[in-house]
Amino acid sequence: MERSQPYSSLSHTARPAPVNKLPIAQARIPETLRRLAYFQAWPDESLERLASGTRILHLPKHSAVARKNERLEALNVVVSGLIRVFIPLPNNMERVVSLVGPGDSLGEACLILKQACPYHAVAGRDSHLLAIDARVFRRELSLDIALTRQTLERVSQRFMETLRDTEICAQRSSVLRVASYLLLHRPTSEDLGFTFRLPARKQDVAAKLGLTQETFSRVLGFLDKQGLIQVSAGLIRIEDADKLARITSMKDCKEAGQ
Amino acid sequence: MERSQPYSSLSHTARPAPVNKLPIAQARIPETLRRLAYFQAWPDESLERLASGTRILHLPKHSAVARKNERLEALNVVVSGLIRVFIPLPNNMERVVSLVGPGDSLGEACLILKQACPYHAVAGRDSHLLAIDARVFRRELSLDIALTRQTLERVSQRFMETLRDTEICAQRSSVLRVASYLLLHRPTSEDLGFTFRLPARKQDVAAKLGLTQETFSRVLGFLDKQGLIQVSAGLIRIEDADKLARITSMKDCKEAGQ
DNA sequence: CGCGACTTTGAAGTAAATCAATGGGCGTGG
DNA sequence: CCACGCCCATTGATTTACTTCAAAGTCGCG
Repeated sequence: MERSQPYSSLSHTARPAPVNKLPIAQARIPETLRRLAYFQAWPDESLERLASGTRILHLPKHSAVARKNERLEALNVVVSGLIRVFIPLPNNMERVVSLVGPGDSLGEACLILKQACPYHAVAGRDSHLLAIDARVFRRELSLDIALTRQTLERVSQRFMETLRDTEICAQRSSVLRVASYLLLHRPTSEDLGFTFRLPARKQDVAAKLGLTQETFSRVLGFLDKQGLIQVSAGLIRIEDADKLARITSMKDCKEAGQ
Repeated sequence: MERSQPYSSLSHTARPAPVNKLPIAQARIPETLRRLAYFQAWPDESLERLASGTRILHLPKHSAVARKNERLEALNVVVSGLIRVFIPLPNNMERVVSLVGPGDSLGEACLILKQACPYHAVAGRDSHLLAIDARVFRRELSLDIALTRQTLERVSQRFMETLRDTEICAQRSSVLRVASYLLLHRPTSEDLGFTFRLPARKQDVAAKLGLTQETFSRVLGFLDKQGLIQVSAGLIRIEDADKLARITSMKDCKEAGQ
């Protein structure tokens, strides 16, 4: 069911791809690296060495990127698609830790500490990844302080995001959790209204908030009925962020409207 | 109620200290720095420059170290005592994020990203801290790749710990949460039995597990009655870690024993 | 059109939060 | 040395919000 085997590194291999997909050839790795924001700070010589230790992974939906308790052997940078990073729970449920999209990366902390992976990671849809060999990555880091520095910033960023998630999940009411989550995506504190797209299936967003899909659906419905948000498929419109924020401080908001 | 003012940086200020405390004089900062494991990797010249930007904080219990949404102006390294790092919740409850003890530190990620602090931090008991000025810290980082590297490792470590906490709090049963927490402290997978001391008040440990003190108390009592652990004050003895681990995979363990 | 994946809705059960009161340990002071 | 007060932990009774189980409904796609 799960195919984690990447394509052969020989780019001329006549591997039939779905017609509407453009497979990125191995030869185009240097170019792809250079294009990604992730590598903007990296000097050209570094990128060349990096490219030689990099493979393109073309992962169909549901294929595994990393398995819990196993060593990660590469840094993964998402070119396209979506990777769901999660911790498995009893009742075969999941706690989603992060949803990694294009331009984002996966695994720095693991690689640096040479520790086993604390999470599973699977493709949430067909995805392209760059897999940079761990040793090559570590070697480049040791050569250039700017890269170490950038990685430090990146891991710090992930850490801060995780703290924000912790804060959200610590809210004891589901309405509070969802409201906090929505408000987290407010562009600036000046914007009263804004629209944003759920980064994944509602099921996975729910799992990120520590809720079941059912509860998430109900809360979304509730907020909608209250006129605080409008939900259409994966698109959510917040008209008045301050008003939504207000329920954050309310004790009980169950039947306030009716 | 909360005094966050540190002592004057002039060590000769005749500030009366509790008789049973040895105030660490400002003059002894270089020595103290050298002694801490945290600074083992730092070259001597770095430590000297660091020392000049470092203050000793002698914090009475309950005094604030950092406030949520405010800028951190120093890296804090705990010499003695205990700092409780937490996120405030409605119902004036807290979600404890970490309990920082001697040798541990606080704030690297914030300082590096120059972002506002995402948590409160207060002394859980009378504590000594070294407060290293943010600018001095950043400057030393920029000068030496080894320090950047070490900080990267440190932040990565904190990140991994936070993921482990996330995993624990994601467990939907309180018994599972507590059991997971206890088993996290197993020295090696060979050790069947081991003893360990709760790092803080039960109240705070509970808050770290996302539980109320009442629930935590009940679960501890339950596990004790099952003969899986023995609790005496802050000391917990686990006789058979495997047996305790077994309930992790059990569906329902409510009244299994009686 | 019909199938599969995902979501919504409903009804019932349950575990943990909450409220409230008691109990124990420890330091301080009589 | 005992008495008092404070802080922390425990225990019990009640409530409530979330999960769970089950089924129907929507959407996109071959």
